[in-house]
Amino acid sequence: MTTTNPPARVRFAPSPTGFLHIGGARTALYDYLLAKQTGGAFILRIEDTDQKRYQDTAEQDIKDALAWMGIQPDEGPDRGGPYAPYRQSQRSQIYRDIAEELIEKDQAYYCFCTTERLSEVRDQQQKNNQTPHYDGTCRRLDKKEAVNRAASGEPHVIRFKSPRGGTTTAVDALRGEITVENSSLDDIILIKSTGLAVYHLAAMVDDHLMGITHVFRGSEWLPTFPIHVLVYRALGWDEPIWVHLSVLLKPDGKGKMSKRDTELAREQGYPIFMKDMEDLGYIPEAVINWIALMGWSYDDKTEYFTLSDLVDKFSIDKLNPSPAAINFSKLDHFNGLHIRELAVEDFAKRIKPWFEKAGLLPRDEILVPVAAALQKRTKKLTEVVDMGGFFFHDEVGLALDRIVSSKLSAGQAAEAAERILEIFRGLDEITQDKAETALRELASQMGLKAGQIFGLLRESLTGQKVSPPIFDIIPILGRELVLERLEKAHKILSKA
RNA sequence: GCCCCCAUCGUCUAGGGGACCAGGACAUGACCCUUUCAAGGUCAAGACCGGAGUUCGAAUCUCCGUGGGGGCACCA
Repeated sequence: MTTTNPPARVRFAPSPTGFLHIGGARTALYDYLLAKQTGGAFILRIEDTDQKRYQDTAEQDIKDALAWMGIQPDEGPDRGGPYAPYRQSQRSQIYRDIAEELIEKDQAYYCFCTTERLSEVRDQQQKNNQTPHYDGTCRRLDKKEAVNRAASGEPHVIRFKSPRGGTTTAVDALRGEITVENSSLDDIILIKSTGLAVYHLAAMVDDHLMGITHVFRGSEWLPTFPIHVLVYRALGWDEPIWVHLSVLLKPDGKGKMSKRDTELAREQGYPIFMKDMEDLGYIPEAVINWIALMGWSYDDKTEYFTLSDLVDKFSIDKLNPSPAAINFSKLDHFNGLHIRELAVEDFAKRIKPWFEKAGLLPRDEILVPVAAALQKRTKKLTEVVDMGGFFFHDEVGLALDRIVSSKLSAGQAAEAAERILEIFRGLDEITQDKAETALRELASQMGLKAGQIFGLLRESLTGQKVSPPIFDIIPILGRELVLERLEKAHKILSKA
């Protein structure tokens, strides 16, 4: 760690409305990286102020996804922490109090307008080609009277009193100053009629109270950014460093991922949700590497990063403000890259469940050698069964049409099988050293190419057209099994 | 309609006035290696959205256009 920056307190604050997706995971990752790099804290806060969109499985899904990535929060609903609770639904009173404080300071006001009236106003404005906004009716109410009406139980919301004239300038770490006309700012709702706060208040309050130093969030917050800054200033608080991340676009770069795109990707074997990553054969090391590079880069060459590399090298000023299209083939590439970096034993451990899921019994004695044979040629864990299932099958299915071709008749194949058998039987140990020369000789004697002999052998032992190298396979299978499978192949070929 | 953001190969990006007839990666094609498939290696093709300025000099700065994206809820 080369940084001299003070410890950062960075929060990941998802709304539990669905599964954690790539975009959210990226934000969480950046949060984590900055926190760890500075020796600070990575905080999980659940923003569940919207009871309508709330899904009770979402919070767990988010935690599971973070755990899978290996980025556990230092503070959060499960672990607690000095600023608990970390679930906004448990902090309603705090928001309410601060909203009241804003009213006292004349920075907010009660609003008694009904939703019906509001939507009428909006429709009218839209019809007149005006930007929809609150018309300010209740802003003009006498304050004492409004306080009384609210106290007497009349349904109301609390709105922020946006400045009328002038401009507001907010500073984003990636984009610099963003200045807007205050006249374009709406009097947004802070507290709903249910008494619950909305994001615009709750997030600001929590970020301040929890001592958050850096806010990473999606660029969809840019339009309301000035208002958030205004809320901070109205309360007299110091602002955090704001970082608005670029959006992730769908692979063709045309628009952000929609539900339809998500389904489409999934059909093609590509994940949008973190929960699908594992099932589709991706390993967290690769996913993290891939995600980190969408919107961030280190230099003009380095692309391979482990989590701890990233903790070391991450920096805000290398973040890219422009939108990035998701590139799934690059995920595949990184997955292969990280798989190859795994220790064989580790890789073995990770592929075992895949064989089990396929109904096979991966024998532990040969699991590591099998893993070694497979590791170099697998990109996704899903491929492992197709490629190496034959190691654990009782029998191997032989496809005659794959062995017998225009260049190799059934008779030749049968003969070749028999002669390979002879060669192997004469060997107490079938190694590349001892067998390869003999097999090549056999090929030339029969007027065949070496590839044809090896192909036949491969089919006989694996039942597959492609497999790891023959001489990698043989010692793993063992002499006995090799002879057995060859004999069977020979029998079938003789009958054909 | 209004507001905001963004703009380098198909995609992710390096680049922050001369080091750039623009570098890397994925994908693509060819070749090498080779018992298959990979992996690995070599090579190829491929981009500064347009126009004005500023400057001796612009991918880099400014403005205008265009394109793309996002937002305009008692959702986050």
